[in-house]
Amino acid sequence: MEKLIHIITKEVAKGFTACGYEETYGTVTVSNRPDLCQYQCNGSMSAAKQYKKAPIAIANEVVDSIKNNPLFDKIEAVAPGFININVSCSVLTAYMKEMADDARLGCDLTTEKKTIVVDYGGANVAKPLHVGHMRPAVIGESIKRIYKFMGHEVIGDAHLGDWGLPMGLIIVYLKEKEPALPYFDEGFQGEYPAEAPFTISELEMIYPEASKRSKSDEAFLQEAQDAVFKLQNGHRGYYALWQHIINVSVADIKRLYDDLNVYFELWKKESDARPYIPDMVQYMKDEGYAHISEGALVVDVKEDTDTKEMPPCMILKSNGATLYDTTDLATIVERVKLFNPDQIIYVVDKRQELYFERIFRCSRKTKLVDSHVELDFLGFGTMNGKDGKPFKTRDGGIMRLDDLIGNVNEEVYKKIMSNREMGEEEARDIAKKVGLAALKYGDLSNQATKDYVFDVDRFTSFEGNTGPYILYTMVRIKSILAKYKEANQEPVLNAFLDGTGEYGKSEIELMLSAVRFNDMMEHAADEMAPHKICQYIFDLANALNTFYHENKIIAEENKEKQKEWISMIQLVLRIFELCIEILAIEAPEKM
RNA sequence: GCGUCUGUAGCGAAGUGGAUAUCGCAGUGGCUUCCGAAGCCAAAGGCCGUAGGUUCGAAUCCUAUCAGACGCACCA
Repeated sequence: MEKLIHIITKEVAKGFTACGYEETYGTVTVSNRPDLCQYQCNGSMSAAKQYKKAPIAIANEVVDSIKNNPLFDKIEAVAPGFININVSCSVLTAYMKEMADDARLGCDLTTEKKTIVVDYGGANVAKPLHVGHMRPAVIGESIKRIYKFMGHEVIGDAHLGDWGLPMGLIIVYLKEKEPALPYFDEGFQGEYPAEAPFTISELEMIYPEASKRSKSDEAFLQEAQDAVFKLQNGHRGYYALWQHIINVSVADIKRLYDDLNVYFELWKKESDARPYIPDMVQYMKDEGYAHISEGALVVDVKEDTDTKEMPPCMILKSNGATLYDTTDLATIVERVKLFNPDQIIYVVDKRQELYFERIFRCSRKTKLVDSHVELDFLGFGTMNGKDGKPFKTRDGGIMRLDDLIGNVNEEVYKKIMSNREMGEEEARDIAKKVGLAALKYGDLSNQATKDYVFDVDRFTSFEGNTGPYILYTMVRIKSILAKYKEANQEPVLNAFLDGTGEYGKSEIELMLSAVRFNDMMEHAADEMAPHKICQYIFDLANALNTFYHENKIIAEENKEKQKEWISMIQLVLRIFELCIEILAIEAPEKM
């Protein structure tokens, strides 16, 4: 469905061409002075120079040539050269009717369907998810859903960290505690137990202890590194144990992501890319991309235009071992082989930007990816505590994600119980949805790249620009629709009028807000900016609430008008539902 | 040292070269016989870090500068 702003632009551009000016000057934007008009065109002022005419003269000419178009309720030239535009209500109601008839609410599918891999996991096996994992999960899930909605084939990959020293530390630690386990019996030939020798909570205890130990105990560290080497080279017992670590851990990680409404299509792990490494390294050597520098195998990624230092991409350490760069490059090889993506988006802490720049350059230079493949780094800011330093709990530890979610839900539960009469079970269920909305909206409404102060009080606030405010607005609409249906015993209709009647200010504002939906979605997708969706639904909620106060829908006596209002708020509700679905937030029936 | 990001009201944030810079929180003053007050309305609060430049026009583009955060090959 063509965007309303384009329809208006097209008509204004006709005016410009009719008067002998370039079409491009006809671009119309949403007004930044809503007190003066709904839409504006600033083209006359840009055109003034080229045509050596006063901007206001151009604006007047253009307005004169198109002012009889029924699209406009008002179109006028204003000093120094603005063209101010109000559209007719009949255009708005017709547009809303068309939106309401479309399952996608007027938002076209992309014409260039791409396959996109979104990498937004970053969880590590054997370590609990903590607050730092929230941002990539929440932002990534929403980016994924935006692209899916636009019609792309999108694959979200959890990309778990399941390799490296932590695994060695755990194995060695277990060996010391429970040496009798068959995994450590070098002569063991039988089947290893199907059951893991530890629970998730035990596993979570083991890693921090083992990690601490390795910092003071040289021999322990050495043994762990040795274990990694053995694991890498197919030690049967260690491999079986490692599988247990992954299985126990992944089950728990999945449960937590579920709580966040975050779902991955793909649960790939770093280790899955390892089989691709030998061939990749050989290829880079054979093709002459890689060379030895200071004992390590590297690929230069410097470019002449660089003004900053650009260290090479390291493929193999001087001791011949692989490192993060190697697995990330191999992961690209793997993704190309499995999915042949047109775009890979990394939702990662922004501190890794330079690192990924090097990885991207390296994979282009060595032709691991086709030149048409887009590699995007979507860096997000650090989550800080109130002191401005990376977030810590009161005792200096890192807050677990499930504790955080639990705290938020508890706060929300208390508020529900103090404001409403409700059974405990129902209140708990609602608190879960509202709490998640508070948490996610609080995160998503900020621009992703910025650092971010984590403040539970602000997140659980129900007032102003918050998730609960959005949900509250939706619940209000649902409540009216239910009342209407009850009183009229008929389904709620798509019954927009022809727009020739009287329309109040708040009513027009609501319509203007609603018809912006498809334009907004496209911008959010182009800019990978979920916060634009948040901003939009906040505006929409404000418009709805103002409208709500000025018009008594249920008490309205003009039945035709009432039907139109019901149609209107129903459409608005559908817009909300679509938007929060994309943000991966759920709305309760009441709250 | 080189580089990246961020400086917008007491606090948190939007802002695609256009008019009087936009929201929210906190604070101030109103609004419940009426569809959910988790709401609505109003007033107050600003040298958009600073200084130059480009432009008819700059929070936005360029240069310099200050402040904060972060990054710069064998960690992930």
